[in-house]
Amino acid sequence: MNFKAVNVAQSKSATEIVFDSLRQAIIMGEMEDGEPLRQEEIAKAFNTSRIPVREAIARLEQLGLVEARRYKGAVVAAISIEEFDEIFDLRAVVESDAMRRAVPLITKASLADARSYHVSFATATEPEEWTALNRKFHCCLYEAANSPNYLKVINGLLDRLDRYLRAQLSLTDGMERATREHEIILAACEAGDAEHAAALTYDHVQDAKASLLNYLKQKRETS
Amino acid sequence: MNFKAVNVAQSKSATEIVFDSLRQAIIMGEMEDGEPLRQEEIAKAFNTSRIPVREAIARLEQLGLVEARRYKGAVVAAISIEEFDEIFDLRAVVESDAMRRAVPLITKASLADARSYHVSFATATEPEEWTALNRKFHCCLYEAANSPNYLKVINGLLDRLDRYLRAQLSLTDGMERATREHEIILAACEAGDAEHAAALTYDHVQDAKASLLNYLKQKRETS
DNA sequence: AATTTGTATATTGGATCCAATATAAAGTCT
DNA sequence: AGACTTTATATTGGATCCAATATACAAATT
Repeated sequence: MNFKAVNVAQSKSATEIVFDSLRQAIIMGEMEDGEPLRQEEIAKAFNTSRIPVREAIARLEQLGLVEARRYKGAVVAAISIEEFDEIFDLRAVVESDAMRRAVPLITKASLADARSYHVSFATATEPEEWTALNRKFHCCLYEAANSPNYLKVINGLLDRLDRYLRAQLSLTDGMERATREHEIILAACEAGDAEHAAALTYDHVQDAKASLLNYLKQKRETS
Repeated sequence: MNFKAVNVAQSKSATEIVFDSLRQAIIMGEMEDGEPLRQEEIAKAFNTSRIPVREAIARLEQLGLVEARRYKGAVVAAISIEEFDEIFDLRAVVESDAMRRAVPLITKASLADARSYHVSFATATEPEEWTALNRKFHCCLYEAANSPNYLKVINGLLDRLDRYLRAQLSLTDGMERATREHEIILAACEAGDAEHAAALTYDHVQDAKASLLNYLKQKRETS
């Protein structure tokens, strides 16, 4: 025998495929806030029936990425200004503690990975790449903490914020400031200073919040 | 016209009913860890088809209450010792910050409600009531923070821990210690001392963790 | 014309059916 | 007997169909 084995059991179900695609589309901002998710339309696009689509939408609703009302269908969930404030605060608390847990356990290899993502992020020119690289940078550090539940919460919050974060990074000094802050966070990690890294992470998230809220308020006034 | 209007739109779908019931059953420990959720069986019990059951299970999976594998079905998700440790830490961080946010906004009415739950908790004799009253006590305080996302995360974590917390409270000094700690948390809230209330909440969760982990490890050794 | 009423269409919720896979039970061979 | 096939059964995944509801639009009434 001479072939590359593939584990068929891990081939994805229709539900999974639809779920992943829809999640990605929402995260990437390819769907507008409030845009409806028509089951029939989606089913056709994926060449399946509505059943897997419905299951995927049910999952997305649990994650807070869509809102569904009976017999009215699901729409992409928008986030209010007040909620932005709250979600960023939540991120700041959870991510800083994740960092606190991670630093003592972090390996040279992870630090190298983080630095690589950091460089990629700093030099990336396409907004589509920014948030993905940003997330990779942060999460690759958090992962050292071996705390899947922390990560799940963090990723859930990032999923909901992702498309707005992309807008925030697009601001005049968005990428520049983020890169600068990443640099000092990474330095604290390399120095093994968990408390400092945690504090910097907290500030980093709060900085992003202030920047985004400022932008949104300005935008709301002008329009 | 002289009748009491009922909003028909908020009548629950089969999916919702099944979801709520299954969630409750898992939380209350009426289903064993690892026990399979047979779609046909559940559908019959609720006198519906398997479709709503499947959607309900998909939702439960997103919440981490069940684990599903393709063609093998879903089972009640167990939690490892390491995960207990992590989830309690996460609770401690999020709940203490929720308390920090809540104290400055808390009303006399909420404090009265909390004290009422506190008394009910302290005098409750049925283990089935303990965790529900405990949750009501804490969350009624957190609710003052007007932070639905904090609450959703907290409730999600409590959902997964609930049945184990019931075991922990059943320990010789479980209820007694919890009641004592609730008393001083409430006192800090009444005094308007947010930082103290937050610190006490953090310790309260860590206490529960230590107590439960100690119990589980002992149990594991003896069996 | 504005409001209401009735009708047609679109969309979602749920039931039933078939296909794909897993599990258990016989059967077969050494 | 024990290991390996083969077969039967149970269970899940997905497709198709029907029912319930919402939405859009035409007709009617004032």
